[in-house]
Amino acid sequence: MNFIQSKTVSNQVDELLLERIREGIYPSGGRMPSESELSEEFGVSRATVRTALAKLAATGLILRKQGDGTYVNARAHEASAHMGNLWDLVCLIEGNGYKSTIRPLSIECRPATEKEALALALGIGDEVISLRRLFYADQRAVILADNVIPFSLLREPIESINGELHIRDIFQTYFHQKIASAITDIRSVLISAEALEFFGGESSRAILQLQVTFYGKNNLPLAFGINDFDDSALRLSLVQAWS
Amino acid sequence: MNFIQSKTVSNQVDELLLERIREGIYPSGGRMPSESELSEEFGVSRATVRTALAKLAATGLILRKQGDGTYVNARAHEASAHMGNLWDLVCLIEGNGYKSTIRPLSIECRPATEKEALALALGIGDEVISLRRLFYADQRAVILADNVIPFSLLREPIESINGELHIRDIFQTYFHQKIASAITDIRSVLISAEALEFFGGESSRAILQLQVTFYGKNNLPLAFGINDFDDSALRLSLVQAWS
DNA sequence: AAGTGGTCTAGACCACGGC
DNA sequence: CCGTGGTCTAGACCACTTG
Repeated sequence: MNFIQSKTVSNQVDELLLERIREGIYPSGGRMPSESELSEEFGVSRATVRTALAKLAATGLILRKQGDGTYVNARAHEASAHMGNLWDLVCLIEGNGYKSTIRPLSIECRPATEKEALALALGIGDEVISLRRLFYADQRAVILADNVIPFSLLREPIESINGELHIRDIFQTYFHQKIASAITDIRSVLISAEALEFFGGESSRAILQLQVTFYGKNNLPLAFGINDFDDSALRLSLVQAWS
Repeated sequence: MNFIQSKTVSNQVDELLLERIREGIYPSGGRMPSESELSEEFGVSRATVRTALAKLAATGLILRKQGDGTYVNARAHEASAHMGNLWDLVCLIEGNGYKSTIRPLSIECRPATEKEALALALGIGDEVISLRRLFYADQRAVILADNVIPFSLLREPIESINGELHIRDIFQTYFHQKIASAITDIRSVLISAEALEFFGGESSRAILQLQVTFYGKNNLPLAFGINDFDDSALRLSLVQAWS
């Protein structure tokens, strides 16, 4: 559930349209009202309607055809992730239709490895906070996440960190930082012994590994994460639509 | 090289800004002129400048900060794929800084497998065109692509198909269809014997597999592709930026 | 020809950040 | 406080698709 109240007019229009699509008032594959009709119905300018429609089109939920109309994309529900949500593990799990829960495995302070130091622009041996967590889809373990953050950024006592929080909230609450951008590398690896313990299944199989680097507003690296992703349990799929 | 002449004003502004960023006139990490300044310089409305900037922001090339300014993202070059380019193998290769070439392996007509029939909404045994191709990054084979298209969609003689073309152009030229949307599934698999022959390297390793389904404007499936992607040779990485 | 989305303008006010 | 980007309006014309 998302309890965030959207304040902008276009966001409200956006959510209303989304609701109508989900409820089937605008049926899947069918044509939606024109921009003029919507702007008249909602009492906003056509430009405002357009920004709302642009958001929906960007996620692939609707298809827009010049000279024809706007259609509800019947295929959109088939995708688990929208563009740019790759870093957001909670979204990935919920996009597959599961309920996500996070189990913290360990939160500790240790020297950075060479790879971590490189990604975080630290010296080798500088202290980092390692946050190891396991993500569940319903009751099944699907992602083993290891996020590493420079200790120097910490603004609250390390003992106070709640490992069940969303990474975005962890940064805001304990580091007083906002994530400005992220780069995700997708790789294929053989399952590690540790991941196998959690995920179960065949002992010599390939799984996905999402290597995410988060950057703050000054373009400084905030965190580096290695996330083992059991793609036999969870689909990683993306939609893309053209105008 | 891209020789497409952009006709819209915002596209021209967009390209001009892109050029200035690449040439270092707007230095990496530095602040760009404000929207008002740009709109005055180019003699266009601020709204037009904004749509151009929005395009750049969507690719993560620039970062926009309310109350502060617009900055050139120093990290953008680190990503190989921009949002939604996952289906475009040529872009992926060139995003890694290589020159891409396509070698057709075979173009043939055969009955659909069960999996293909399901993806393409065909009956089992319906005829499909199988287009097998090998993508090179510089001189190294990196992607083994197998695209399957319903034979009934073909509008030109099968012998005339040029397997070296971009998939978008193949659809336009021989099938008279435009791709409206695509869904890409990313999976991790053990390398197949055939892919190993082309890619070389360790015999028992994991590689990425991109399963792409293309849809036309009527939301009907146009093609289904299985692309084996050697992620030891080519990075698959995505940027995401927030406002 | 009529209607659609795509682009563009010239204004306006608001929310936020830095000074 | 001022300048920034974020949002919004009420028009206008164009390009495209369909009947």
